[in-house]
This record gives sequence, structure tokens and C-alpha cells, in this order.
Amino acid sequence: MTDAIPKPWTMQQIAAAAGVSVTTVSHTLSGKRPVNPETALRIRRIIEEFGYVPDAGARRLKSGRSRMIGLAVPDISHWYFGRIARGVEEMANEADYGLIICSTSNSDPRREKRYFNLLRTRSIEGLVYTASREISPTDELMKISASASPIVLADEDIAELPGVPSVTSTNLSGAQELGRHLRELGHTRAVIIAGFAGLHSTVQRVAGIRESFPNALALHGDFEMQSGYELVSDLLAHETKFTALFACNDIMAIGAMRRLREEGLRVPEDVSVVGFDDVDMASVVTPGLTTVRQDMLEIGRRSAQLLIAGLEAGSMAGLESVSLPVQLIIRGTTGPAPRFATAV
Amino acid sequence: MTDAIPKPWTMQQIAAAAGVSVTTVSHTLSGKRPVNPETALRIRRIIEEFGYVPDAGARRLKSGRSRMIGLAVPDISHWYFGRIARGVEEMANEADYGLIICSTSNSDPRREKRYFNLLRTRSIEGLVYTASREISPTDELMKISASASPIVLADEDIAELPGVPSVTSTNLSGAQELGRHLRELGHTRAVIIAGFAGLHSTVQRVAGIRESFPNALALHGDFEMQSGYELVSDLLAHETKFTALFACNDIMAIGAMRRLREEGLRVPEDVSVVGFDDVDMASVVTPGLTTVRQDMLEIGRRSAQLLIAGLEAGSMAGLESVSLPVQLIIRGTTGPAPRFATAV
DNA sequence: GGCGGCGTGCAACACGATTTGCACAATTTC
DNA sequence: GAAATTGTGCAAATCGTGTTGCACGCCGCC
Repeated sequence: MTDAIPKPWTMQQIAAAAGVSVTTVSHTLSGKRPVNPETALRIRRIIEEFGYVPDAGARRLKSGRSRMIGLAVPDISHWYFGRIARGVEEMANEADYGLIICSTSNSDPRREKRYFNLLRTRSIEGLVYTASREISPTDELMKISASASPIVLADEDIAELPGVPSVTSTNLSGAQELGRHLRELGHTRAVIIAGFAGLHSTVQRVAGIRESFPNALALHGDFEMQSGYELVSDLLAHETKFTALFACNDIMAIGAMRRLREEGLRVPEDVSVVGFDDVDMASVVTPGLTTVRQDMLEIGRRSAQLLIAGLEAGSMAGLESVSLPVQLIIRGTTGPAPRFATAV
Repeated sequence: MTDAIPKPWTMQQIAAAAGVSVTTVSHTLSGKRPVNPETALRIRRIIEEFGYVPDAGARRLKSGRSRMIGLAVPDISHWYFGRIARGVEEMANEADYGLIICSTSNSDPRREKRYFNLLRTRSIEGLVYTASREISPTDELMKISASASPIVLADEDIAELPGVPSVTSTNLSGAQELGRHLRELGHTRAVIIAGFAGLHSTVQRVAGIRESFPNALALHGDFEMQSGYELVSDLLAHETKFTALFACNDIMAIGAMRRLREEGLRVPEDVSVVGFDDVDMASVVTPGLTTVRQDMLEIGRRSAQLLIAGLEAGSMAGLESVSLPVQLIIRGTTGPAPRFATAV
């Protein structure tokens, strides 16, 4: 055991080295009682020399506060959730909280339970939760939120959880703007590649588009590229006629574009395509994807802010949900509706 | 305080409700001593009913083990680091460890110190560290690794840290393959958009390319898209002649392509472009980017595996660094060298 | 019947940091 | 000069769990 993992110093040892009691050491650190400046200096020097840091577990046990919050995301390797994570991390750091990120693998119930247990074991004081599919009433989330645990929903609103504040984008108005944009270009037939049917955000986006295209055909996918690709295949197999395609997120839009192109259809000359989110890829594909920009970083920040505010207040009651503005980004995938199509 | 944050149950309370001592409750949970099956059942029922979960902090304090590991990444919102994170998370979960992800904001020293302190405070038992820039000898990392703390380097090898195991890709052979590929296409003049000069991975990649293009011009960027864009601008401003461009990562390659295209240069007809990593964007841009695929997920997994093995063994000594194979992915950005250029 | 062994449970301590009550000295105040 | 105040430090209790030493009752064995 030449390279055994080192044991950290205890306050006891520091006190012994300085020739004082642990109380004095504790007080020099917390400043809750005056300590002789001379003694304090000696103690500080020894702490510095030893590289002593108080044990977090013991501290939490005594104080009841872990100064840690959690973030549950379906898949941290998605840019989209990565941005949220970064926002949460920024705010947490600013408020001097640590962050535990939990990848729930698209809401695998076993993992989810595990992560909610972090809340029960007081490893974390609160949780920022991002849902990727609909919430069923039997969910662990329902149980834990019913107990007034400190939870904030990021990026998704769940009607079944009335006491839980949320931070979302104004999905409806974003989709409305997209609809109007397509309308102004002369489009009359639009299809929708939607997300999960039970998600509030999806419902809102579909509703927004339908204000301009009341009877737009809507197919439901899973937000992944493959899904956009396959749903377009289905549409083509049925010779469905459309000049505009709205995907509920950019990734599906990009998958859809690929399939359209394989079919010999040009974007935007034959079909205009729009997405939602403005992920990093959206500006990189050619032509650039017309979409709606959500500020995921800000969603993360505000969620953390809300959660921490609740923690400091000792209660989540009275926290108001936030809805952030979105921005229409017009790039190259939208153009005037082709003549022949409007004539069909 | 109608919605005050609820206090969890203590083992004490469970014991009282079951009419036994805490010892008996503890033993029914741990199984370290036999408990009357009848009593055990009663206790288990009450635990279930109350939703009791043992306090993690107290447990750690007593056992000395937190069953948590940390992951430090420069920016969690990058797909690249997100993949690593997911791999680490998968393995950690499998081994029943929790994961704390720390975004170091491109190695902001203040944050880094904060995260290394997680190690010192025993909040985490070990750390998977991914570096984004060179390590200077004064770094906090040097200090902490000198104390034989449980650390594994993911995605980067640091020569100055001899005792710290690492998990990397075979950067050299990947770059060699790229070089040979370009050579076979008839290219003779290549430029290199490199990464940070102090990174081992960058050094290896540049060396690999130079085996085929001994005097390739090398410019250093920061791995971001903007940097690829700007360095190509510099090259163009000097009317530098080249028919092949190697970027040390895909993102810079994509930035470079954008600038080339703005200049009216076609990819791959006028200039062949290759990247490194095979990020998700690489297959989405048109034409698809020829690159070298690294298995970031596996890098994450193996790093976590290595770290956890060290933790279970009680020592990091004797753990061997891992080098994972890479794969050449030929897409549309590479083609035969143009005639006129080879004649220059 | 005495003895050892086994099953079962309890009281008490340990983990490391914080906090409270108390003691002792030095100083100030009337 | 006695009393009150302030500064400084210690011992001990506390947080919730895990573990150890010990006790009690029951069985079987000689």
C-alpha cells in the first residue's frame, strides 16, 4: 500500500497541532465567536499547511444543509440538455451550491427512483427536473412532489403538479410566429412532426401552428433525428401533399430534411422546413434551418434561481412559474410556396 | 408555513414506531446480524409505509464512504463532453455510485479549486478529470494528484502526472490514417488547424499528420468553430496554397469549411477537409465530414471503471492507462487533389 | 443440573463538525 | 473596592447511522 488513498485531516488533529480545542478552531473558521487574533493566525497557518478542509458530511449532519442541488435530465449528451445543465450549474455556483447531475436515460423509472432518493437521503436539498415524456400519475415524481419537496420543472410544465413551479419558453407564441411566417410565404398545406403527445410543450407548439394551418396533419415522433427521417418516409409513402413541414424540434427537422433530399425534393424550393429550439446544428446545416430560438441557458439559470430561492425561504409555496420569450430565427430552409403545389 | 419543506424520518423514529431499538432496524437493513423474521417484517413494513431512507450524510460519516464520484469537464454543454459524461454516468450507476458533474468553465481556476475541494471534503471519493488546456505545474491538479488522490484523466494524457492513470484514444494512429488517406488522394500541401499547443492529444494528432505531410503549416486554435473560421481567414489573407486542411477537431473543421465556402472554394473539389472526433454534427453537414471517430462514451465508461476499481482496491497504484482504438470515417469532404494545385 | 452455544435484542460508543453552557481572567464602571 | 462587562477558551452535548460489547433466554450435550 505505497500509494494508498490518503486520509484527510480532522479538526481534532488541527486543534491538537495548534494546542487548542476544536471549539476554537471551529470558531476561527466560522467567526461566530471572537478568537484571539494571535491564536487565530496560528490556527489558520496550520490549516493552510495541512491543507485541511472540513468534512462535508459531518457538516451537513450537524447543520442539516448539504448545499447541493440536483438536476435530472433525460440525456446529458444532448446539446439541448447540456445547455440547461450549464445554466443551472452557473447559478448554483454563484449561490455557492454544488450540483449533482443525473442522467435519467429517458426517464428509466429505476434510475429516476434512485435520483429522487438523493432528495430523501438529503444528499441534495432540491431538484431541477426536466421531463422528456409525459408524466403518468403513478410516477415517482407525483409521489415526491406531493410531499412538497423542493422541485422545479425546467423546460416543461406539468398540469398535474399544481404546486411545482416551472420555467418554460413561450412555446405557443413561438409556434404562432412560425405559422405566420409560413403563411406569409404563401403556404397552405403544412404537416407537423410533433413530439411526445403528452408533453405540454408539444401540445402548445402544435396548437400554435394550427392557428395558421387549422387542419395540418400531425405525426408524433420521439425528438430524435431518426424519427424525423422515418415519419417523412411514411408521408412520402402515402403521397401526402405538403409544401411546409414543421418539426417540434430541430433534430427531427434535420432528419426530415435528409429524407426529403433523398427523395429529390429541394429545401426550400419544393418544401419549406422549420424546427424549434435553435440548437447548434441548426446554423450549421445547409441551408440554415429556420427555427425558434429558446434560451436554454436562461431556462437553466432561472430554474436554479427559483429552486434556491425556495430553499432559502424554507418553502416552495409562493414561487411563481416563469415563461421566457423566444425569438424567430429565419434562415434558409423557408421560402415561397411553390406555384404548382398551391394549385393542387 | 403550509408548504414547508418536509423533514425526513430518522431511524430513531422508525425504531420507536416498531417498538424496537435502532440497532435492530439497522441490522434488518444491513443484514450484518440475524434478526427475527417476524420483527424484520414488521420493521420493513413501517419503513415502507413511512418512506424512510437512511440519511446519506450520517451514513458516510460513519462508514467513511460517500459512494459518489465526480466528473470535471470544461463545458458540459459540448456534445463531446456530454458523451463522456454519459459514459461515466452509466458505469457509475452500474457500480452503484452517484455522480457529481462539475463544469469547470474551461478550467477557471477558482471553480477548479472548488471542485477539487469536493475530493478533500470527502463529498466525492474520486474524480474523473478532463482537461481542455495544458496543465501548468502550478495547478491545483498537480497538488492534489501529488497526494495520491483517486483521479483518472479522461481524454487527455498529462506527462507531468506519472501516477495518474488515463483513458485516451489512439490519437497518433488516427491522425496517421487521415494523413495516409489524404496522401492517397494525391494531396501534397496540407495545413493544420491545431488545438492548444500544450495538449498531448494535439501534439499526437499533429505528429500523425506530419508523417505524411512533414512540413505542413500548423496554426493553433481553441477548438471552437469561430477559431477554425478565423484561422482560415488568416491563411487566405496570405494567399497560402493548400489542397488539404486538417483540423484537430470537427468543430473547427466545420468553421473552416464555412470560411472556405465564403471564399468561393468548393469542398472537396478545391480543398479537402478532415476533422477529428466524429461529433454528431459531422454527419449532418453537407457534404459529410471525413473524420476519425473516437468513442467518447467508451472513454467515459472506462475512466469510471478505472476510478472505481481503484477505489474498491483502496489504492490507485497498479492501474494501467488505457488507449482506445479509433476509426477512420470517410465521408464527402475529401476527394482527389485538384490538378492545378499539385502543379503549383 | 451445569455448561457451552446460539439466536435475539439493547445500551453505548464512534464518526467529525458545530453549538451551548460554563469558567476564568482582564477590564471597566459606579 | 465590589460588581458588571467583555474577551477567550474548554468540556460536553448534538446531528443520524453503524458497530461492538454485553445480557437474556432457549436449546442441547455431557
